[in-house]
Amino acid sequence: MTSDRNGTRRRQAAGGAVTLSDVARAAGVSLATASRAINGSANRAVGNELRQRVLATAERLGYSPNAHAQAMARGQTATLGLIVHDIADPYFSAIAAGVTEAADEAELIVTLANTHHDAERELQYVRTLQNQRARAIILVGARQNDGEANLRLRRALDAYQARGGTVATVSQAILGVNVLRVDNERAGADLARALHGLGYRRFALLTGPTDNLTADERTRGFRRAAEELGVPVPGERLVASPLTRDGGYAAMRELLGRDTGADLVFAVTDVMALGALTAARESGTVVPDDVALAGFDDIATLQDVTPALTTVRIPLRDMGRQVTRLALAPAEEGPLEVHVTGEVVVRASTPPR
Amino acid sequence: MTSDRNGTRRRQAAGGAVTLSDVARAAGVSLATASRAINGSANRAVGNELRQRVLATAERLGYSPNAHAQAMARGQTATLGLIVHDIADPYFSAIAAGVTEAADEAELIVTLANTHHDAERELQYVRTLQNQRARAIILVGARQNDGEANLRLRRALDAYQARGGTVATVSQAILGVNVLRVDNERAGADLARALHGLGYRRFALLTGPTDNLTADERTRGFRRAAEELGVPVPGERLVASPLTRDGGYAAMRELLGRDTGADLVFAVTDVMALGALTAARESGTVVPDDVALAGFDDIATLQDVTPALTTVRIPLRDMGRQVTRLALAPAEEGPLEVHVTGEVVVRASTPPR
DNA sequence: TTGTAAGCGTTATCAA
DNA sequence: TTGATAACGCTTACAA
Repeated sequence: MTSDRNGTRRRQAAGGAVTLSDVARAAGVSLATASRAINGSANRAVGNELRQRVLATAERLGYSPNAHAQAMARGQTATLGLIVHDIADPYFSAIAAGVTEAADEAELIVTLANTHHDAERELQYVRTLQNQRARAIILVGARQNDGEANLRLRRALDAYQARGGTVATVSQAILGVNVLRVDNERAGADLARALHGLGYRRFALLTGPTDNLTADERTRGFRRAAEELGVPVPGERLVASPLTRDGGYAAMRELLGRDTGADLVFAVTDVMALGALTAARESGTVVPDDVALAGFDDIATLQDVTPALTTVRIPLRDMGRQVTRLALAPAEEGPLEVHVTGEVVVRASTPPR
Repeated sequence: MTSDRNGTRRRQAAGGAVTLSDVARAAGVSLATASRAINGSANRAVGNELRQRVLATAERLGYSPNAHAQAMARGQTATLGLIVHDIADPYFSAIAAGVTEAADEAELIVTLANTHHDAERELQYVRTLQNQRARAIILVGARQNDGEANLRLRRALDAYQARGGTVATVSQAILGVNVLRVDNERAGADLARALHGLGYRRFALLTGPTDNLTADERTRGFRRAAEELGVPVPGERLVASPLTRDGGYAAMRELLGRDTGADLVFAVTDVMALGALTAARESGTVVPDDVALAGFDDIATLQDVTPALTTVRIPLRDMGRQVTRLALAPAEEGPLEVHVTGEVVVRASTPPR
């Protein structure tokens, strides 16, 4: 009788959900006791008999705790926001798999958002996650070199963090945010040296978009090393394109059309390398006989491609787990930075020459 | 002064979020007015001057509406639950991409869960989504032929729907739930006929797990047609395995070891077919010269594999969009059922013979 | 161990 | 057009 004074019209919640009050009343206990029995939170109390009765009643009535009400009352949620560019891309889906695994272990629910490289959407998602009071946000994917957009994102993330949320990214360091940093530049250089060691001299690069920082780092590392080795990459052997399979395909066609005499093509992502491989095949260019090919990431699909592709392996799934750990780490004074180093894996697409 | 009577100790919400009350107070208007100004819901009111003032104040204070409070007050959420077996699998990630696209358009946020084929987890996720009061739940992935587990899931979904949620699945019909149904059996039969037409006679099947209904349908359709064509598939040419790349790999090795003289191998999913392809290659068996190979799904990665794989195409991404539409469809008296028909795509892995 | 009641931040109803 | 104020369903001091 207490909670529903003078039979006021209660907005008949669509579907008429059973509330904790209903359970308490039916079990003949107070709301507080019911809450404790069902939750048994920090300070466990509730005598065994009552607890059993409450639990049985809840079960019988089909009680389902309202997570929103709990979130309000507790002042915190069990939600983790995951923002990627495109979940259909094997690079992102592998990382996402790691994130969901780790989130599962931490009993967190994952909210997934795809930006499709749209900075505006990304910002929008951050705001939405902020509104959800998500406990942490994980941003996967290269920052674009767009000062204005980055600044706005940065501000949104700052606001989010000021409210007690934590943020972690897989990408370049955004000031003030935990980051899992792939050492793209160094790995790119390592790759160039390894290939040089195999006898390659006339490198070509499918660089991805010019304003993409990850692509840029890989490109830069590779070119720098090439230069140091005395085999600089001339401009005509650089082709930009979207960071997708089709982008790689188109870029490779372009490159082959230029007839630059390259003996090796480095595509800055495996997904692009796959497109490039097909482009080569379709144009009658044999990999690796006519031209060698290397990628970056070591995505799962590489396993079943011929020739097997040389690449730089980064542990995608595990990175998902690591970045989740980073996102859930207790707030330090400064942002955390964890490094991941890529490992060159030489396969059949780049035989000694 | 109203909301905070006699300076009671307010649980200093971690991070001290700005509430609508704060905005209202700072703007010198009532809570109700502030709410209306910021939301402009159904009955828009609020004079222009006040609205501007409120909006400006909200902006200035960095107000972020609490989605949980809104959910409580409104009695509904903007969440869509998506349950898949494994987001890293290109089949699921392609569908997930379609779902997130459609969800975006409907202004819904997507909560992602991976079951890894564990019925218990699946059930758990349904309950969690129920607790979140998710507006709809999408289940992607074959049901296993486990009566007990299915019954429990069914009950959980019934309870969810009784509370006003809607459910849609990509799989076999679970009684009482909207379903996007792939005509696996027919497509399997179509494939068998097409291959027979190309001259193949000694079929072998990598069937996937025996208790997986989707795999079973594809297998059954294929075998039935083969039988009708007078070329039944003997038991020794059937190999079961998990529905994964590694499962396909292992199954193919097993099959090759048996030396059954098969002229064509049908793997019930492309992912398995990819593993099988590599297994063949490693054992020195040339596809398609020594044995032909076909899969099912037409996942994106197939584009860049050699030889190009014959398969049954189903529009994965679009299926994601369709099942979302189904999940958001207004409740009918009976559950909806939409059919998707697969299309046989013959490629280089099964040349005429 | 159990109960009472004050929040949590909105929306929506009813008056003004 | 605006303002009070009662829900929404739960957790958690504080009392008993």
